[in-house]
Amino acid sequence: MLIAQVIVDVPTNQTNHTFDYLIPPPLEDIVEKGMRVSVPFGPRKVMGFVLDVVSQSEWDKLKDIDEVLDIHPILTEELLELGKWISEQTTSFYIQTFQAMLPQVLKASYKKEIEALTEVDLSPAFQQLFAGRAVIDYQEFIERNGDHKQLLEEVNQGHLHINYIVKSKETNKTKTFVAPNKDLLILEEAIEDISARAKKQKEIIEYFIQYPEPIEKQELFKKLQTTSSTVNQLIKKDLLKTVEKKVYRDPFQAEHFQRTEPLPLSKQQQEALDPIHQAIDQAENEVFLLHGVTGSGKTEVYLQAIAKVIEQGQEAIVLVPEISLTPQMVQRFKGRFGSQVAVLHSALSPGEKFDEWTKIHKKEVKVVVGARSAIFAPFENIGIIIIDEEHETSYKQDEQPRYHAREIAKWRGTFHHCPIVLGSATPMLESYARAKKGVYHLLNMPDRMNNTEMPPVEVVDMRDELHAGNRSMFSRRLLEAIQTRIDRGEQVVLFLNRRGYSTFVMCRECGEVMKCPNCDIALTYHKSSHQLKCHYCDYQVPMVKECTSCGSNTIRYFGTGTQKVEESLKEHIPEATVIRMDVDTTRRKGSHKRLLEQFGQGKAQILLGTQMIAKGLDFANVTLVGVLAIDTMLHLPDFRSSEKTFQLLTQVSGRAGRHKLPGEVVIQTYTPEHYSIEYASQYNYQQFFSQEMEMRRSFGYPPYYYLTLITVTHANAFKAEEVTRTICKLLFKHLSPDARVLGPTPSPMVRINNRYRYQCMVKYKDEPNQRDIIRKIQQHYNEEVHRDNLTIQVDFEPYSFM
DNA sequence: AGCACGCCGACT
DNA sequence: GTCGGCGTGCTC
Repeated sequence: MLIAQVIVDVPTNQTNHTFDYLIPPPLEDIVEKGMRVSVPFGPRKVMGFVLDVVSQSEWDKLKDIDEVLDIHPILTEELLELGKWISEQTTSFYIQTFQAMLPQVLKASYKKEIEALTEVDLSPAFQQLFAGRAVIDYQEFIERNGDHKQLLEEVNQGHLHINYIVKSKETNKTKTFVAPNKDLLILEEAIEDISARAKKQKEIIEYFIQYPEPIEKQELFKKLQTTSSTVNQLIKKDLLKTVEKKVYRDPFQAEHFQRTEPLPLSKQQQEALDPIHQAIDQAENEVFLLHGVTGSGKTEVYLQAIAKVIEQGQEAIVLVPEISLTPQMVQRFKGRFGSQVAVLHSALSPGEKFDEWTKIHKKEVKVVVGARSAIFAPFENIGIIIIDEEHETSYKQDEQPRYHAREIAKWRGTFHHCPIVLGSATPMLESYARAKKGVYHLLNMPDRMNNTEMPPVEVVDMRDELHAGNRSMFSRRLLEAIQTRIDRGEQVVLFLNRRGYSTFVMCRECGEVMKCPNCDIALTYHKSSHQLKCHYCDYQVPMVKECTSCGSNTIRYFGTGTQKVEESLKEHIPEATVIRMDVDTTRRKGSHKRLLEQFGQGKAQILLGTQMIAKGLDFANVTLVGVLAIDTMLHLPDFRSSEKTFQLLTQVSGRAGRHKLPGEVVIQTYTPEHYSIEYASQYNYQQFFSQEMEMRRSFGYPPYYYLTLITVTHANAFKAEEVTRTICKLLFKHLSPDARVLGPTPSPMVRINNRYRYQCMVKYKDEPNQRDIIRKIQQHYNEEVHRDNLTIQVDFEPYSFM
């Protein structure tokens, strides 16, 4: 008898191991590693992943697998191995990791129903509830206030039975096709019988005699200028039939991708591509860091590397930050490789994601372009993995399992013996340091295509503006520059990293700042809805007219949000049309794309936006980029804030003057002397790198030290702090003396959603036992986590410190 | 996570 | 004496 080792869909410490199940004879040839099954677990049924099939078990009373949920394994053996590794690296539950590798719709959904085994013996109450039906939803029983005790009694007496149903949520989209239901000869005869008045019916039959293949219903209607009533007549006569056929939801259906051919490479592109091609040829597991300035033509290098991989019959994964998975980017890959490309990103509906994933699973595509989770594409013969904008923090997942796509890429690269390419204009310090040490193979592309220069950057000191009596958010220099572009019919991109109208609202009388009652954070004013919103929880209230503290009506807005800038622009330059892009205006599906298209067609002169416009945009007519207030970013409580500022400024500057027209960049700041602003304005990555490395060394941050961040949350502040203190002590005691344990410290956001947050930070060089110690600490608090709603988050190599 | 089992207080 | 409250522990 064969035995399946199964990880069940119960994310707890006590169930974080495999459970053994017998494979009943009818399923013997079906069950395979990597499949999802439904298994009895205690009194109920749950979904589980088969990790292995073995012939022996240490347990004696094994239950049978209930049902198989997949025809083919949905996780390859490689992904099963990888999943185990990630779970151990991130101290996550196995089940969480496997779920993270798959599209949402492959998660199980659970249902309970009550079945009546008898009609006559049932108590009157239940007879009434069932009302003649054999089965009712458990949910219905609850909603009608069913008596739980009576239910159990009936179950014990054998009158009722509770069914636990495990289902996969995926659905296949089908379309209705119409096809002939009879031999063509019979159809020809049938035409004679059709009434002479039924001209359309005859036409349809004649069509099918000529083209007997099934045709989609809607298409048939269009082709023959008819409707379902006519077709239905023929179906009634048994001459035609309908067939349901599975179709892929195609998110790019309406788009035509202009086929592109490989472009001739510049010298520096060729020099970057050669070693990559060589690594592909020789199946070398090498990590390349492609350091290319914005506009240096990195994408063309990727495309030609992929072309070679496809030529060799292998597959390619391309990761792109979520935010820059723009239509322009998709266009380039689809244009070169056509239907061999699957695209995975968050703007797709769950069904569309599943369909794109299915194409990969069925090996119908050779290339996947996607955000973070596309790193788990179930390919089996990977020839290259490319991570574009490798410094982007969105490659780190901010929930369990807290993996970094770069590390997963390296693991898979080792498995498949294939090269990894990390591309960026502003590599992460850690990556560049590795490249300098020779751990990564550094490839440089210092020049822009067509020898265009990076646009000159002017840094405007906003303190001077204030002294000169300019209290607006635009410096005189920037306004003048915008005006010039508008007059010349050119376009402007304005960047601001704050959405909403104002960052906070304060009473001038007493200084009270309107705060979220759950989060200890200032509320943001949204003018369009006239609401105060918390960006950390869902709290929102109508804008207050009087101070909640002193009752005065001297409420003032401080700071600047995108909405406010938009309004102010209209005052200063009324003739300009503005397109605003932030989370609020791009929430609806497709709006992101639509707004960019409008801007591309010149329907507006100014594009104003947050982070999302910093990357990947390429509009020939944009000759001015303005950065309104970079200081908020510079002063975030994050040791990477300088690096992030430098990266962002470089990124944004790259949006200007990419083509024939020369560009210009204006950065407004209150701290023009800061090195990240100074070096960004000079496009001097090397100098920034050295100075930032010096800072990291002296403060003991990556890449000199590794970090682990433990965040404890609890409804009670004292409790949260006390647990954190104990954890710090335990870590200090068990880690090596070289490790530095900092804390307990209140998190930069002490309270979110009425829960207090305290942190412990570990800085270390080498702590092989660290994960074991942390696992033990987690187990120690297991009960309290369970009982007392305590949470302990562990983040290895964190990217966010909030 | 669910669900059963079991041990204590307030009731017909 | 019983009903039902929730704390505790298990699920192959």
